[in-house]
Amino acid sequence: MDATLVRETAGDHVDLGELRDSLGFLMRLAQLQVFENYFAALGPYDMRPGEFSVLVVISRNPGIRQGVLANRLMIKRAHITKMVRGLEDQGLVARRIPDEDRRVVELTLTKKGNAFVAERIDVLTTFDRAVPEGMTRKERDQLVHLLHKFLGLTEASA
Amino acid sequence: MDATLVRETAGDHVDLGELRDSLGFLMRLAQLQVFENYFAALGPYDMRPGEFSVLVVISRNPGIRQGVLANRLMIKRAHITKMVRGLEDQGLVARRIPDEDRRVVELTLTKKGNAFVAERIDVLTTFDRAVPEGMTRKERDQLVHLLHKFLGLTEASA
DNA sequence: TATTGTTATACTCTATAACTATA
DNA sequence: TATAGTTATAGAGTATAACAATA
Repeated sequence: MDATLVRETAGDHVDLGELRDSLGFLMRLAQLQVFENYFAALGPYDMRPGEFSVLVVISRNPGIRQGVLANRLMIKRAHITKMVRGLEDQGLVARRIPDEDRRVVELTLTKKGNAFVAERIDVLTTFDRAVPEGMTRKERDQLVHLLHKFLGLTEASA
Repeated sequence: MDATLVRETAGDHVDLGELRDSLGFLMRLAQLQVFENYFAALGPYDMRPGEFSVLVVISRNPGIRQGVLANRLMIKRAHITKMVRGLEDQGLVARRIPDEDRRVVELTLTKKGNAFVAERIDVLTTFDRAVPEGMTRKERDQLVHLLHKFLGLTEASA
């Protein structure tokens, strides 16, 4: 228990005060934490979280409208346009303007896009199912459950 | 149940697939949600979440070293420098370089900084204690508890 | 040599508003 | 008139690396 050890454990007690009970503050920290882990584990796979989530949702909802996608992912319209254009440039996503309503854009994955997601989805789910250090599996599942409630997501079908 | 209503409820069912169980994804959405609420409620009070959290932690830990503060808030050193300089320019924070170790910077709130925090802390805690729509108070507290665990925060004294 | 903070640079993300085309 | 998407612009946030001062 020498000075070096004390320093390395970064054992400086910091009183967070009112922030300890702030959902917003805690979620911000938690997200930074989980993203740090994410990049450490998945960085080499060339999947940025935002873009990859777009690809996953399109793969699960072929033909989804760009605006619906943006709403669900809480991405602004101006931003989703740039993301989708970028993914289109990479040959991962196809845009289609239907005759019924020529204002909207319907999105699907290309063959290449499907392959891209298929190659990486297992790595992601393995990462996501890992139980965070210091938590039990039950607590981890409970956390997911409460986040669903917080977000107003209906529970999964069985 | 006409077309207008359906559209307004944005009831487009989107299958989130593997993302439903992704802590990272859920936390990202949750944080966007809570920040949206935050700005809606506290925007007029001139408190950006990042800067205000810095002020609160300094107020609770007078003389805290800049690096310790950055670690606890998961802010990069280069970034905390800019933030603290900005807060100093606003007259809210004072920097002090102690003789014992002239590499470090110790932070305190100025009189103005203390007043700034004191004027706003009640609005923040009121906001933070609100129970999110669709959740019970117990669930909200449980969520906070699980986030503490996830972040490795020791439980509050009593 | 290692640590703390600073500076400079660039890149990502996001916000806003004006614009188009379609309905 | 309202909606979906686009474009342009600016700003905030963040990452990186090189640097100076101090230990």
